[in-house]
Amino acid sequence: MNDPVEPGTVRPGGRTARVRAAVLRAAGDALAEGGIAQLDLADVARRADVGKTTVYRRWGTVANLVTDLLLDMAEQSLPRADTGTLLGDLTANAQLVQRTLTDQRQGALFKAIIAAATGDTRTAQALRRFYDTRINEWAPCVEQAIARGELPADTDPQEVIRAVSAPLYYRLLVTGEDLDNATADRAANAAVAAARAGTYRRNTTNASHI
Amino acid sequence: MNDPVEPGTVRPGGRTARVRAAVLRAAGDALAEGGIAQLDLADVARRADVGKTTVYRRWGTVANLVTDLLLDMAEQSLPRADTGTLLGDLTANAQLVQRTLTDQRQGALFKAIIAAATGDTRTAQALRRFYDTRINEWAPCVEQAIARGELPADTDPQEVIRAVSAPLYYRLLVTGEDLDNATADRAANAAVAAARAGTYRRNTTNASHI
DNA sequence: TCGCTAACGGTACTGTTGTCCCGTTAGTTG
DNA sequence: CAACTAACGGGACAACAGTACCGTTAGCGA
Repeated sequence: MNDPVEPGTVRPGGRTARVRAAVLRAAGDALAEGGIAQLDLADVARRADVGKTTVYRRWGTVANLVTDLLLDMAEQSLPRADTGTLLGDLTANAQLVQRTLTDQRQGALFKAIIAAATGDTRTAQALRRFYDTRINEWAPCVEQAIARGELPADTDPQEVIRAVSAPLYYRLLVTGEDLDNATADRAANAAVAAARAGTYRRNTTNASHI
Repeated sequence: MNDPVEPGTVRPGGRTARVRAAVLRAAGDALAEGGIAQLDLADVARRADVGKTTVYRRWGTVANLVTDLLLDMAEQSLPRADTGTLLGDLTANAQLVQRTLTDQRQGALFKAIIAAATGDTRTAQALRRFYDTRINEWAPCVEQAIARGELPADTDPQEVIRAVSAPLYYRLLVTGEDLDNATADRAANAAVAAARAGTYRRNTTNASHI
């Protein structure tokens, strides 16, 4: 009748917290090295120097583990830029994303996590929440640009920020081309050009024009 | 010394071909239903009504099977549009991609394949080749637009086509938002606006301007 | 600082994935 | 159409991921 409480929720401090940290760290390492395909919980337990049973009891499946890892990653947030122009801010954003995805460990980790989200609904939700947070942190750049008169008033800020990331993730996941600085700059430039043309306005059907 | 020839290469006709077709079809079904995580070769063999041993001998790993599936998918090609304007052509392209990714089976299949490519180099190469083909089929739309004077002469056609797909795949894989017609139209509009602004020019460092 | 019990960890067990071996079926060549 | 052998298929086997059980450690409240 009374459902057994999730392990780790009643005494979340001390050892429990240490175990979680060690396991999440090990899971990140394993994911970065071999991707989801090669991830198994027994291996994570070995890497984390933790009992196999513990990992199976607290997380149970690869999907749950990755979901928890995402929750953990969502905690750390990176501050947005404020350069005074939309192009400056979006370029800063694009370069931040580019550096992250280019980084040996981080890039592989993101790839693996996105792949994992592909096959599990709850992981996909966690991934969405993660990016919602990130995108909302940067949305003020666009709002300021609107206030400055750089963009139409009914521009959707989040959509502009997403437009910056899209080509970078597309390269990372689909075409596999090099992710260099030029790519990042192009992504920012494209987003600005499209936003100025009114592509991301909320209420109108998009009118194309010269 | 003489390396044993890959099975299926000496007598590719008749039964061998039938087995390959059945296995690839079953693999596609399984991928569309459960994603890579749930794909195992024994199950594919069962679905295809083929000996388990055969699948393990000819493909051996999930990655190899997905790679072969991609090669098979690359065979079928879809003709590009020719509406007379860049925006018309790119909108047609965006809607084609949108319909494909929205389709129950196809969408899940693409997700799964991209996830698989995440963890295996050879699969990633096959995926890249697949999209190179697709993109090159549509590049003439941009070349015509250049010839018409709609775009700067040194615009990179492939980059424009990729710019159309990027936001659609980004939604599919990362943010998980709805992929509707409006999204497709917006993707095409954004690509046109950015291309007109000179974002995809080859030789210049991008100059941003009003 | 003491006691209660949440949470951990070792070990024995089970089920399933993937391998090996060898007999059978059916392309392919002359 | 007959011989040769590539490729398939079944069943027995091995390795390891995941489960169950139970004793041990240590967080937390009084």
